[in-house]
Amino acid sequence: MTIRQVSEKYGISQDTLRYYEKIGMIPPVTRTAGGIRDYQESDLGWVELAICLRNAGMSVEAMVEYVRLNRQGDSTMKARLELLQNQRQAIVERRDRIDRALERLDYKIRVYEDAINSGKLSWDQKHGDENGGN
Amino acid sequence: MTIRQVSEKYGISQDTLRYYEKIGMIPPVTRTAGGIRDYQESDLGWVELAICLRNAGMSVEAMVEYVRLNRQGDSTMKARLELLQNQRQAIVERRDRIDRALERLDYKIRVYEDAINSGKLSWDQKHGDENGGN
DNA sequence: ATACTTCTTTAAGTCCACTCCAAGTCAAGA
DNA sequence: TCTTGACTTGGAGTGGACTTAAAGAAGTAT
Repeated sequence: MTIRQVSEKYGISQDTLRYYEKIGMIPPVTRTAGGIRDYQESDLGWVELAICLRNAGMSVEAMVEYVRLNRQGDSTMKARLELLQNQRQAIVERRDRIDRALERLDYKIRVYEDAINSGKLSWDQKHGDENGGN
Repeated sequence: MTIRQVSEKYGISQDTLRYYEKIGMIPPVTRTAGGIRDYQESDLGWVELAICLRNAGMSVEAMVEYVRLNRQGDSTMKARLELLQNQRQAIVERRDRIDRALERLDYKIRVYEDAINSGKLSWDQKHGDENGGN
């Protein structure tokens, strides 16, 4: 698979794919005799993993470290497990913060809907901010 | 409440608090006669809102727009509701991506744990811990 | 063979969200 | 009065993650 096809498949630019490889966020991609990238299934797996974890907010740095450990073989397995567990925790915390923001947002949205539906907005003046009245 | 106290209360730097105000992410903060910031409850409400929504990944730009609309009064209520609804959707999508990444991460973590527990490759770090499992 | 497209590389540029700095003001204490 | 320390401002600097540019080699179509 060419870089163009991979780019289209995952909706990520060719530049970004090359960049991910350059910085070691994915291992070196298989090349043709002429030196052109020819992504194999295993290469695609790494690309997918990178996109998935970046989407969740995992840092490039952590991905690079994971790939580095991975290429050093079985002896780094425990370190890799720990890395993944740490990242997992960070991601769960991020999701919790999102959930709290959603609660707040939903409350505000309800207040706005009520205000608009009930025709009038005597609401603006009096409500303090402690319940999200902004 | 001084900027220092607010900074400590929310774990956010004084610079960031001033920055948020400067770019309009929160409305102008109440000042003393001498021009020093003296955060009132309503100011704190805005700060909290800003932190909460930034935590969820909402852009500074969207917050600025919301604050701008808010200061224009009741006539912008519908626009504000729409803004919040759009942001809500974006945040829900972000959470969904996080959930997908978590699934993937959990799977990988299980695989590592199994590999390590089954004693397959623990030359490096010794585990006394062998269950015959799988 | 010629023209066109797609690929390669390194390096510089961009965008966002802060973060830090320099220079100055203000209020209280020795 | 002088010093200390917290505050003010505008503007420059930083870090992360891309993104674009420049220059050239290789594959494809006519």
